This record gives sequence, structure tokens and C-alpha cells, in this order.
Amino acid sequence: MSPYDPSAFPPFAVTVDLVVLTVKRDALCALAVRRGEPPFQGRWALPGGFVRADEDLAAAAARELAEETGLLALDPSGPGPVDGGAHLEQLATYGDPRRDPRMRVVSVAHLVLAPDLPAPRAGGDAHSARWAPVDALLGKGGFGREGEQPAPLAFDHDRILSDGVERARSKIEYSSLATAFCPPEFTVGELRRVYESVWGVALDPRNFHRKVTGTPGFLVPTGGTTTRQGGRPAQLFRAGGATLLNPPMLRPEV
Amino acid sequence: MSPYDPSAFPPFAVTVDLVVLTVKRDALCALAVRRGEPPFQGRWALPGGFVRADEDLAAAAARELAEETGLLALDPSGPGPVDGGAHLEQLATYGDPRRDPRMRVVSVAHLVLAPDLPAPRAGGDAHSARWAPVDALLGKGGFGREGEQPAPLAFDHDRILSDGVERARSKIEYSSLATAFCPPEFTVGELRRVYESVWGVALDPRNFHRKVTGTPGFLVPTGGTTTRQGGRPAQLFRAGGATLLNPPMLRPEV
DNA sequence: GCAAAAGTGTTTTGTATACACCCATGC
DNA sequence: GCATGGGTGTATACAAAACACTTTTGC
Repeated sequence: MSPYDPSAFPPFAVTVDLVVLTVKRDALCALAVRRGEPPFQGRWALPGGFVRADEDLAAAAARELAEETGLLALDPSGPGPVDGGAHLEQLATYGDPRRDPRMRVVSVAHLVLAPDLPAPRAGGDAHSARWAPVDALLGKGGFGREGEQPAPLAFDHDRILSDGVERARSKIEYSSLATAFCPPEFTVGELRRVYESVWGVALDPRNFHRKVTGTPGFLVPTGGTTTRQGGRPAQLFRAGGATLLNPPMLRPEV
Repeated sequence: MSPYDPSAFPPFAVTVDLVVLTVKRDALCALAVRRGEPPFQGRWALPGGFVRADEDLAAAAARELAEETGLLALDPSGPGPVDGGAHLEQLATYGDPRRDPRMRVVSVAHLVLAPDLPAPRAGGDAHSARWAPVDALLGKGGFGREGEQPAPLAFDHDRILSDGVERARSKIEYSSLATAFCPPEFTVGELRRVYESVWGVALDPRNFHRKVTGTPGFLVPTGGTTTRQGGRPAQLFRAGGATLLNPPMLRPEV
């Protein structure tokens, strides 16, 4: 069997799907789009699309992200979150032969962490898009009327979303990735509320403050202060160059 | 553009590549096969092959593993390493448009951790296969005569191997995966030498012993003892049900 | 003044480290 | 006996948890 013979291997369609996470009103939210055509017409799904013939996987993910949200993604091989760009990384690949009833599709899922700024923008083939709390999308939290369960996401997107959320939850433990959920300048309290929202726990503000300000290279003060959260003015910080958090932030038992 | 139209999306070849790691003679080794045909003819590469038309990605990886080594892989959605089976998990997906000069190939790399038992067996299209220390394969350690660098692996396999090694090194910190490198029954000292070989560091035998035997569910004593390492007889253990190690094993600074 | 959030100090507790020391075997 | 690895005990250092307390704003 020569690999040059195109009949020697089966052709696949390759797509990218995006788990785009942000923190809105103290809840971890994901971007969902409503499907306008079969299969799963009318159901919510993760944004995504076909990889082009001469396009890298990460480039395809960044293109889809821009089409859906207008967000610019950073070079994923780069040093991490930077002002104005969302963090993008590859998550995992899903290739069950029956995950798409139409044909054999292998989807390379990517994870995006973005600050709260953007409003979803219907672009490309996304008829409508919205931010929804991940607990609601996954049928774990309150959703509309009591006891009511939302319809599962299209395809295997429940699984993909769940994997992406788990990745984000564990990765902020030992990296500075939580800053990707914050605006370019933020306070220690705002960063703490990110951790609390993503993990769904309460953290001690005093110990948290000591921890993040005491880790060299994690936060760099900008000199400014703000009172946008009320109370005493808080110092503003920018994300430092350190990407690894050692020792890690400990996630309390649930 | 309807997804039903096969001309609407570009066709890809999808392969699986395997990073198969084991510990031999106190060195972390990977399975390499010599390529018998162009491109990169005569160069070492990671084992792998095309995913079949109706085959799941993990099933393709397990099939390639069996073809190359005779090893049985466990269901990767299962609870982890079990007697007689190697650990298999998805690593990452590599899809640069120019990674294969012949055509557009997306490769879903998988990571396999296996005990030292098996001898490589040339099967399938692998003309010859061997275990080689990863440092030598990646041109980082001693390799033959002094100053001599090995040829890079074929395609982007240096990068894939490097990612797989990094994944294994970090994952044994917070999981019980290191037991996948051990035979079904092993001593604490043997497990310690696995950590030392994978990380390339020396660990305090006394503290290591306390750590692993004091973590509930990590190791379960079989009742037997052995003197195969010399010295005082050591208790034999089997891997316990616990897959997560909390608090984690700390990797000393290099 | 009062509420709210920021920030500092202190005490306690758990865990890692370093290392002294004993145990049980092969030769 | 002696070398070799297995296993236990203990003092020290360090970091997290818990919480009292002060600071600086808006209203």
C-alpha cells in the first residue's frame, strides 16, 4: 500500500470546534450558537467549522473565533495571555465514527479564555449566538423553570464543553491563565472573583491577596488604582510574565 | 455551502502516531521504527498509521500499538492502568499543512506508558523497531561518539515525542500513572526508580516511601515480598484504585 | 457615621525536607 | 562480617488556613 495512492486511505473531513469561556456576572459562561440546519437543527452547539485546505489547525480556530466574536486570538505557541488577545490552546480531538450522522468528521477542539468585554456577534453561518452559564448548558445548574433540563448540545458537544471546562478549572491552579479572563488591568479582588466563579467556591480574600502578590512575576502593579468595585481604592495590576504558578493555587474541596 | 456536498470541504488523511514510553535500565525510552520508504527513508520515526474508515481514534491507536509491540492497551476511557495492559491516552493533534510533503495529513498523537517487559516486534510496515533513550532520540544526551548528534526524527516527530515526554513527566506528579511503567507487582524502590528515571533526578528513598505508602488508595500491599533488588526483602504492591495523587509528588528543581 | 472592599499581621496546623538510625537479606 | 537496599523516627522549615484588625473610599 503506497501512501501516494489516494484510494489507499479513507478521506476525512476535519473541523475545529471552539470552547470559548468567559466569566459574566460571577458565572463561568461559554459561547453557544444555534444551529440553523440539520442535523440537530434548532439545537445549541459550539461554534466551529471546516479547516481549510492550506490552513493550520490553530489558524482555523483563530479564524472561527474572529468570525464568531471579533476576538483576536494570540499565537498559541506564544508566551500566553497578553493585552487585548484571548488565550487559545488546543483541547483534544474527537473522532468517533458516528459523531456526525452525515459523514466521517474528526474535530480538533480548541479552548479559548476571554475577558468579559465582547458581545456575541452573529457572523458566518451562526444564526444566533449567546453566552450561557456552563452549568445551564450542561444541565447541572438551575435552568429556567425548576427541574427543567435543557436539551443536550448538538453532536458530542456536551462532552467537548465538559472537557474544556475541566481543563480550564485545573489549569488555573498551576498557571497564570486566570488573568486571561480579566481585562488588561484588573484588581486582586477581580482576579479572585474569577477563581471563585470558575471553581464555584469561596476563597479567603486575605490569603488570596497574599498568595498572588507574593508570587514573583505573576502580577505587576501599574501604579493606578480604581474604586469600580466600591470600598477602598484597589491597586491595578497587569499580568506578569510568569506563566507557571509555583506553588499552585489550591482549589478547596467542593 | 451545504455540508452534504463532498466538494464543499477539503479531504484530509488522518493518522495516529504513538509515543510509547517505557523505563529500561534506569532510562526513559521511546519506541522508534525505521522508515523503509520515502519520505524520510531510513530515518527513525514514531510508530503510527492511517485511521480506518470506521474506526475510532483510540481504537486505531490501540491497533497500531498491538501491531508494533504486541501490547494490549486499556480502554482509555477506563479507570487507568490495570494489570497486563498499557496506559493509553490521547496526546495532541498535529496538522501543519506542510508536515507531510506528500499530502495533507492530520495526525492524532497518542501517549502509551508500558512496563519494561516487551521486546519490540517488527510488525506491519515497521521494518525494524527499537527502544531508544528519549534524550538520545532528541539529541539531548550522550549519543554514540562525543558531540555527535542523531538525525532528527522523521516529519514533526521530534516535537511530538518531546510533547509526549513532557506530558508523562508532568502527569506522574499528580496521578498514579508512574505505576503504568511497573510490572503488575512492584516494590516501593522500583516505583521510586521510575520517578527518578523519568525526571532525571534523585529522590530521598525514605521520604518517597512515606509519601507513597501514606497516600490512601495509591498502593495496596499484595502480602508478598521480594529480594530481586538485593538487600532486605521489600514488600510487593499493586496499583491501587486511586488515580489522582493529592497532594502531588513534588518534582525537585533540576 | 456606616457599609463595603482593600490590605496587613499573627497564630496554628499540616506537609516536605534532611538526616540519624535500625532491619533483613545475600555473599 | 559486610554491603545493599528496605523501612521508621524526628527535628526543622515553609506554606496554607483561619481570623483579628486597620485603611480608604462612597453614600
